[in-house]
Amino acid sequence: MDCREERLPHQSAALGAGLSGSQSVDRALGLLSLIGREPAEGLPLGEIVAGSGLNKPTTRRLLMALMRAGLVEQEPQTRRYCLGEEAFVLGVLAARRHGLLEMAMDSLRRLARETQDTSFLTVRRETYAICLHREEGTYPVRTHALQGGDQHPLGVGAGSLAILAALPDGDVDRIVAANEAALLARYPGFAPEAIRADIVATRERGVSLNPGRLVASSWGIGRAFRYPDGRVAGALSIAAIDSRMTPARQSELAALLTREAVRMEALLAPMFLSKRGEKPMAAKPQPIETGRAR
Amino acid sequence: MDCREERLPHQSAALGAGLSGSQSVDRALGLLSLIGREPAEGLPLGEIVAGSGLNKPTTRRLLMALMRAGLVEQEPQTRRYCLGEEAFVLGVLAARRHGLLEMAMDSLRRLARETQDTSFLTVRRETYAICLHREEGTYPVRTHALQGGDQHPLGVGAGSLAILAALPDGDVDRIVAANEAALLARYPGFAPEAIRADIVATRERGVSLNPGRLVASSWGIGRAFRYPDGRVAGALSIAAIDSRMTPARQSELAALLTREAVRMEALLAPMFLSKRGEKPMAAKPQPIETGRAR
DNA sequence: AGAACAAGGTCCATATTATGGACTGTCGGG
DNA sequence: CCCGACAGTCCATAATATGGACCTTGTTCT
Repeated sequence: MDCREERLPHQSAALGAGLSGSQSVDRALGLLSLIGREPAEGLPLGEIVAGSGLNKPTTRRLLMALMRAGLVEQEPQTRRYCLGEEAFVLGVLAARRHGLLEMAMDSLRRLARETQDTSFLTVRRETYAICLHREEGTYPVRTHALQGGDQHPLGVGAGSLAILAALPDGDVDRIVAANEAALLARYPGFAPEAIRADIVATRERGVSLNPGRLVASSWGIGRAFRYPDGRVAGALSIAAIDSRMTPARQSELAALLTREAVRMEALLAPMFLSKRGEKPMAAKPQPIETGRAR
Repeated sequence: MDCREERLPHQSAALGAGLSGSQSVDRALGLLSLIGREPAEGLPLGEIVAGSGLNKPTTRRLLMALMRAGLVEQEPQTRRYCLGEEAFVLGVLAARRHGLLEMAMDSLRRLARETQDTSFLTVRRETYAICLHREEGTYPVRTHALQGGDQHPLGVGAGSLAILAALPDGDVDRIVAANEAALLARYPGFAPEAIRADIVATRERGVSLNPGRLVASSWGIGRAFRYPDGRVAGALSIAAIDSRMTPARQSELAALLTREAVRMEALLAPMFLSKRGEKPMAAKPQPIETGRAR
C-alpha cells in the first residue's frame, strides 16, 4: 500500500503528458467550468470558443452534449449559453456530502445579526475564490461589491485573501503567477506585489483586511478555516462601509470571525475519521493511483 | 424562422438514430447522473458498470475524467464514487438563474411555521421526482420518510404525485410505463394501476394525498405549480403523522398549499417575458434547431 | 437599398481517440 | 493456501471526435 511512488522504467513515454484517454470529456467539462464563471449572463458561443481554445464545431458539439444532459441551457433570445437546471439539481444532491454552505449558514447568520453587516462564505476553486453565499446584515448602508456566485482571483477581496494567505508558500507562488495576467488586466490595485504584501500582513494579523481596494469605501475582513487534515476549506468574511471598520471595530470583528472559524473547524472534524496519514498538503482529492505505471 | 420541420431528403440515414457525435461525453454525463442518484453513500464501480450498461474500462476512464474535473470523488476507504465538491459549487452558481429553491424557501418556512409540520420542495427529473429541500416543522412527532436529495419515481409520495398528476396524459403514460419495473420491484403499494387511480383522485381534488403508503402513518399532501408557459415547475408538500391528517385538516393544509403555489407562480412569472408562442408542452428546453437538416 | 461584416451554426473526410476483451493485482473468507 | 469477487489496467482495433471550409442570419455602414 505504500508503494505509491514506484515508477517503472518501461512506462510508455507517450503517456508522459496529460494524455487522458478522454479528451472530449475533459474538454466538455472544461467548457462547463468556463460557463460557470459567468453565472448571471451566460456566454455567447464566440467567447466560449475563445476562452476554451477549441474551435467552433467542436465547442458547439460539446455544448450540445452538455445541453442534452441539462447541465447547460441556451437562452433562446440571446443565444447565450448558461448553466442549466440539472447543474442546480446536482448541486443540491452534492450538498449532502459537501454541505459547507449548510454548515456555515448558522455562522453567517450569527455574524450578520451580531455585527449588522453582511457576511460571506468563500471557497477556493483552483486559482480563484468563489463566494458561495452572502448573508445580508441589517445596517442600512450596505456594500454590494460581492454577490453570491461571484469569482475573483485568490487574493482579491477579504475572504479570497484569507484563503490565499492560509496556503503554503509554494502554492501561493504558483497561484499568483497563474493569475498575474488577469490581475494586471482587470484588477488595478491588486498587482502581484501588492497581494504578496497583503499576505504577509494577513499572516501577522491572523485575519485578512481589504481596505476598499476593490470598491472604494467598501471594506472587508476575513478569516480562513481548515479541514482536519490541514487543507484550507474556505473563509468567512464580513463587509462594511469604511466608517464601520475602525481599528477598534476590526479587532471586534476579528474576534467574532475567529470564534466562528473555530466552530466551523469543529463541525468539519467528523469528516475525516480516516487514520491514513497522507501528506496533508495534497492540493486536490486526486484519483487513487493503485496500479504501477502512471 | 418557421421552416422548422423541413426535412431534406438527403439526410444521411445513419444519423437518424441518436448519433450525437459526442458519445463519450454523453456517457460520462450519464454516469454523473447515475452517481447523483445515490447522493448519500456513493456507488461502487461494479454498480456503476451495471447501472450504466458500459463496460468496466470505459466506465473507469470516464469516471477518471469526472474526477479530474472535481465533479466526482472517490471515497478513499470504500472506493465508492460520489458527487464531488465541484458539483456542489456548480450548483450554487447555477442557483443564480434556477433559484427555485431560493424562491421557495419563504413558502416552505411559512408552511412549516403555520402548520408545525414539515414542508418539502420537489422537482421533476425525467421520470423521477427529487426532493430539493425539507423544512422542519416544530411539532415533536416528525416523519423522516423524505430527506433532501431523495429520489422516487413520479407518483410515489405526495409531492411526486402532485407533479405527475399535473402532466398531460401522454407524458403520464410514458412515465408510468418507464417506471413500471422499478415500481414493481421496489415500491410495493405503488403498482401502476394504483398510481393511475391516485392521479384521478388528485386531479379531482386539486391536491395530492399520500395516505402513509410509503411509510406507515406518514401521510403527505402536495400541490404542483407551473411556469408561466404551462410546464410543471415543481411541487410543494407537507408531511405529517396520520393523526394530524384528518379530512378537516387536509382541507386546511390544501388551502395553505394553494396559497403558496399561487405565490410561487407569481414569482416565476417574470421569467418568461418572451412573447414567442411556442407550444407550451415542450417536454424539455431542447437545443435550438437553426440549420436545415436534423 | 444593398454591400460588407460578424457571429451562430453545420458538413464531412480524416486521423486521432475511445473502446472493450483479456489480463493483473488485492482483499476477505474458509 | 486457495478461491472468488472486485478494482483497476493494457493495447490492438474500430469507431469516434476533430476542424477546415462552408452556409445562414442579423446588423451596421455607405
